[in-house]
Amino acid sequence: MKKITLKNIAQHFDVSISTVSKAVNDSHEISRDLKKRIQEYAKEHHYKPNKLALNLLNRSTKTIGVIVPNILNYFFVQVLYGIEKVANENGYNIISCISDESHEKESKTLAFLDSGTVDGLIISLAEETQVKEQIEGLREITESQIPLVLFDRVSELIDCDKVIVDDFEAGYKTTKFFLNIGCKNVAFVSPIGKSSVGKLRLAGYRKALEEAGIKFDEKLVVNFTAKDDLDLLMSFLLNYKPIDGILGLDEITAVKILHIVKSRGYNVPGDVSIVGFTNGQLSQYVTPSLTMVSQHGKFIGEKAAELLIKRIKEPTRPFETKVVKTSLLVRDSTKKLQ
Amino acid sequence: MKKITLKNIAQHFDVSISTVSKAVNDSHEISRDLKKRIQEYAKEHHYKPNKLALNLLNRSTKTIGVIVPNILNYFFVQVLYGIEKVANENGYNIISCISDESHEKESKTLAFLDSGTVDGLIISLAEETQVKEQIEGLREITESQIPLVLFDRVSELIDCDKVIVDDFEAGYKTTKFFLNIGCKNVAFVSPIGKSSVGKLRLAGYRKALEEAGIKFDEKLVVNFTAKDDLDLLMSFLLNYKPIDGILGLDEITAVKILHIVKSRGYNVPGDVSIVGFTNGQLSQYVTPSLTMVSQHGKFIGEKAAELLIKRIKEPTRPFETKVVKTSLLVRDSTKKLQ
DNA sequence: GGACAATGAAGAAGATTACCCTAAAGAATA
DNA sequence: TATTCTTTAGGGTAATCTTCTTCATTGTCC
Repeated sequence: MKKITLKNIAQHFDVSISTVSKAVNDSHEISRDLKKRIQEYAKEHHYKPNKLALNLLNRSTKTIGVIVPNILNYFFVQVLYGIEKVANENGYNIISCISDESHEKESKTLAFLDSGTVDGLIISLAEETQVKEQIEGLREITESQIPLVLFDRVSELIDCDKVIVDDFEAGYKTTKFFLNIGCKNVAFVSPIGKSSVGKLRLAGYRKALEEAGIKFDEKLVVNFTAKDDLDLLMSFLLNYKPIDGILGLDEITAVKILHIVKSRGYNVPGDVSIVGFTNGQLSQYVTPSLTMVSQHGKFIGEKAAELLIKRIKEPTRPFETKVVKTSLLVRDSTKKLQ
Repeated sequence: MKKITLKNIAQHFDVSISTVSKAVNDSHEISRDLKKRIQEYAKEHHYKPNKLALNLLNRSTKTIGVIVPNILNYFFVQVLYGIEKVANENGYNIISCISDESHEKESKTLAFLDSGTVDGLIISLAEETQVKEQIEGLREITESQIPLVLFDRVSELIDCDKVIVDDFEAGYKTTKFFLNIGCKNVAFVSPIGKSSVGKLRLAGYRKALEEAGIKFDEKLVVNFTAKDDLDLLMSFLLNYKPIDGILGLDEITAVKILHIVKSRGYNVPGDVSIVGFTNGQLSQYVTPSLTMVSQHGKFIGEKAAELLIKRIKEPTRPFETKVVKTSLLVRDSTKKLQ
């Protein structure tokens, strides 16, 4: 059974297309008898108005585009989940795209989603984009007045609604926590050293150290990428000084650090306390369970979707930046407060 | 800057719309001079052909719809990743929807994606749908000739391309593995007792026991849902018989079992061996690391997308069912072979 | 002649394209 | 050389995709 259109039905009843259109939409303008016959025929043949035509007519698709850098990262999955929830409640669907941290792929996706495909966009920037500040694509989006919400990895150079994590404070609070439980040499291990998020957390870390009168030591900051051998870098770190606290900037990093530290014979949290970012399933089930900074991914997703939908409805409202506070979930990988 | 259309440009140059269309598409029919002027003007004003209009014209959207039951499950994220990869390589985008295991939500989504929004669909059924065999929605899809690929949780009642995991054999092989390492009382713990996947694995489990001359004991099969208290159920199980092997049907279940068993003082794998399904990050990093049945999620996603794209190109080819073999990753939660 | 019911025509959304028209240049013929 | 024919460059017309909506147009009845 092929797709059936108004035209087909019109031909079958030898009436005009507009009559059929009115009939299926139950307009009072059409006689009851004809209406009934048309509706029955339409139902029998599974008639459904063609969405593409309606989209064109209404200049709206009821879908929103989402671009995230990495879908295998639990944080982004949580955000996606939150977005989907709110979008769904409001009758929107989501087109989800993965930039794989590549600016090129991000740009291509942006070009695809531009020009009518979606009613709005929710994006967290690829690291490459953030580092090199290659934001022409985004600029075009905002200039075309396409509703846009940035979250987590945002850019100062773009004026739009944003949902960000309180990364500076998170770095600050967490470092103070380390100091409070008695740590003296706290290392900072980051797979996202170049992104705004990583930099802000580092700034918070420095501030906390300064306030405590501890000199910032660059050698305690370990930036690495997927290509680097974390094992080796950690080995240098542990040999450099008697490290007693390590902050890992995402979940998998924290878990890997835990493994490496344990395998070198250190006791966690006896010798070394460890804190990670992103509260996923991993951190709960490793031994010892990890103390984590929760960014409330699902909540961020919900807020981003809410902001976007508000803007779609009301395009001229002033831009808003929502800051979502992190919270520290203390578990067993950190020394207890005395 | 508002959106600009061919019409606007045509008015500006006082030529016809088709002339502009040809000019921006660099047709030889247009004089070099006029073409240049139009192209420059178009570029200046960020002209982009409206995708909605093109979609309507071409009756194709270059997007495929994906419906998965649960996005917080690592297996489905992996599949999604695989689908996205192949789709992207072929110029397709994906609309991803989450059914949350609810038939109602799945149906709504199906209705939305029907009627032109997508060029094809990749679906893993909600448990509810599978159990009650409520497949009218799917039937409409296939009757409308919309290309459809089912994966993992499929239905026998629907004729279409499928990618399935060799669940029966996986259940069988794994159970034999337990017996080989010397386990006598192997329990079977399933959060998806009602789905085809769960049933097939159970059938494989039974067959392996039968072949070994061991009587199947229903009490060793624990089906539970999100509402149940797994802790309690495990407690009954462990008190019932001296259990020395447990098979958990997904990753998080296996990890939870490990925790419960350890917390009750059993040694893993000394007293109890544990095997789980889905090779995600969790199972690698818990202690001891878990022996897992890998379903090759990303691979499944890639195959599903490939099948779908093939069918879009060639709608009349015969339906195909791809069976993806699982593999057992032996780690530290199972006794070593003598 | 006016009121009303039932239907149709036309235009709009935005783009592509097969086909048609015009003028001028070049070729062919007497 | 003059006339006719053919070609082609350059552009326009209109159909097409599908639906909805506004504004006629018909016919009937009082």
